[in-house]
Amino acid sequence: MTSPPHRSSELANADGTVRCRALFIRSAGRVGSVSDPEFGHRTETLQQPSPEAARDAIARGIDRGAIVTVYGRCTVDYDGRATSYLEAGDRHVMLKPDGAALVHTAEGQQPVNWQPPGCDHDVFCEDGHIVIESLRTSPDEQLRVRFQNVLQVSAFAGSDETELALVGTEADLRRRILEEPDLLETGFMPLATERETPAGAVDIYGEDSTGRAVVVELKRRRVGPDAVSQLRRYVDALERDMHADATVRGILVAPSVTDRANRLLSDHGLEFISLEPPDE
Amino acid sequence: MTSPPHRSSELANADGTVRCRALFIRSAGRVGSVSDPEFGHRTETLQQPSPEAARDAIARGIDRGAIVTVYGRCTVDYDGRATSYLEAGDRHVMLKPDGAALVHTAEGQQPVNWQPPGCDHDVFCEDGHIVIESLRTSPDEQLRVRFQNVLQVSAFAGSDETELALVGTEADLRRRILEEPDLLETGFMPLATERETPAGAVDIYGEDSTGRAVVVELKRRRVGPDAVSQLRRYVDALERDMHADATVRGILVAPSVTDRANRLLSDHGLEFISLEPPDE
DNA sequence: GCCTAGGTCCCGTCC
DNA sequence: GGACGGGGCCTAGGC
Repeated sequence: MTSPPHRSSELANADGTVRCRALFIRSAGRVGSVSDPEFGHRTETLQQPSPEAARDAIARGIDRGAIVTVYGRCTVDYDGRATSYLEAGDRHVMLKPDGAALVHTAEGQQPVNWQPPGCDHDVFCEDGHIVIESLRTSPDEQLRVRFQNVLQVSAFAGSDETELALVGTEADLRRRILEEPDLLETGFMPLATERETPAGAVDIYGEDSTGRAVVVELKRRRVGPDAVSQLRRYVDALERDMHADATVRGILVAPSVTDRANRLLSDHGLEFISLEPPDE
Repeated sequence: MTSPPHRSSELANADGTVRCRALFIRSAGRVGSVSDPEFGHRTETLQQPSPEAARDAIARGIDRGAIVTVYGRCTVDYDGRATSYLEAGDRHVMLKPDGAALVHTAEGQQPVNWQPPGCDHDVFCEDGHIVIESLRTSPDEQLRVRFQNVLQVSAFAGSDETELALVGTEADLRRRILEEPDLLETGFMPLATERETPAGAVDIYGEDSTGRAVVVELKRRRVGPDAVSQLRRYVDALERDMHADATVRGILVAPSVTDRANRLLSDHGLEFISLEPPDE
């Protein structure tokens, strides 16, 4: 990857930490830095920085593996799987050390623009304005944020070793049925999970009390037509794999179904059992 | 909604702006505030604030309709459609004025925890620690972030009047076909978009050069088995609605299909045409 | 409010 | 790398 010489990420790569800090102190904007006896500088923040000071702070934060945030008035260009443009407005940009980029407006849970993890972040000055570029390949995608004003730049270093403990997923529902198969129906015997068929992997494969093959499709929440079609594909594939006279039961397990899904179930001779994932 | 008297959102509601600013100046942490001749205070930032100062700054930011961000070491509890817990780690929390909440770690495009727009944010001190709660009803969901350390609090006020201009969506692909139906096949005549069937709305409904009914399902990207099943549901529903001898053609339009999807298409007598949304 | 389907979906998993 | 399906999916559009 080649960059013009004015791009600060190269400068920052060449700079040692000491000189970076010197640059930081010399910055024109009001600055703040929070140190910690154990971890050193954890956060660095500039307010109303000059473009050059902002560029250096952003590049330094990226190089240090920090979460970098930039708030200010900017335009956003995206080109990749689709193409988008966003006129100037005040937005919050976050660059993560794993290569993800997020552009948030004041509205919505979702970012208005983004880049998934794996991108290379680059920051430089162009015509006196800060430009942040996040690039990736396969697919080729480019996100470019051009700031008219940078009101604040922050870099947050920290540690986070833990993982989310989540309960109430489809896997929990499966566990519940495997531990107590009679919840599904008396005499049901699970034989395999994720059993492969030509149509894909079946959530639970088993037999009912009469020995008939049963395909179980699990959903953690109320389902619509798509889940019924999914179950149908598995049942069709398994019946095609067995002798001509064999029939396979298909059971959808979910808290509830929509009307249309219920009709589809009847049309295709599939069954429904109401079950939810456990609370804890 | 009732809150214990120590919750600062009530205090902040009762406080006038002047007294808020006084609190802000008196805060123990290093502070920064960027003003603008036109908009007044646009950003306010505290570093290493005391719990009380952080609480007041967060509550003030929420009340002002700002984007509020908090960085520090925290645990996260979620309870609603599922249940989750996250042990202590350094994370970036964003509260939006529309009621959305986001908890971001250093990894991933997705927040580790969140709350959709429409929530009520609340902040208070408990045992000397900052707690942020975002609540909503229907469904009942609660997000609780408890900070061990708050390294920085920021509030960003701004304006953003513009909307994203996005090209390359399914709607663009539809437009392309409606403008030049021969792209699909010579003589194809679109008659309706979003035509309702008992199975749902069909992307494009039309007739081929021989007068046969055609259902077109559009996808902006490479598709798998689900899109084929979707098309199949529409074709089935339309055939059921027509006289017994009528047959309906189903055409999937997408850049490409997977092998399994291709097999499904053949099995069900459906067709595929390779087309992409326009670049611009 | 529910239903239905799109999304630059993201994300993990398994091939 | 592609494929397939889950997700606390979110979000928009209808009804």
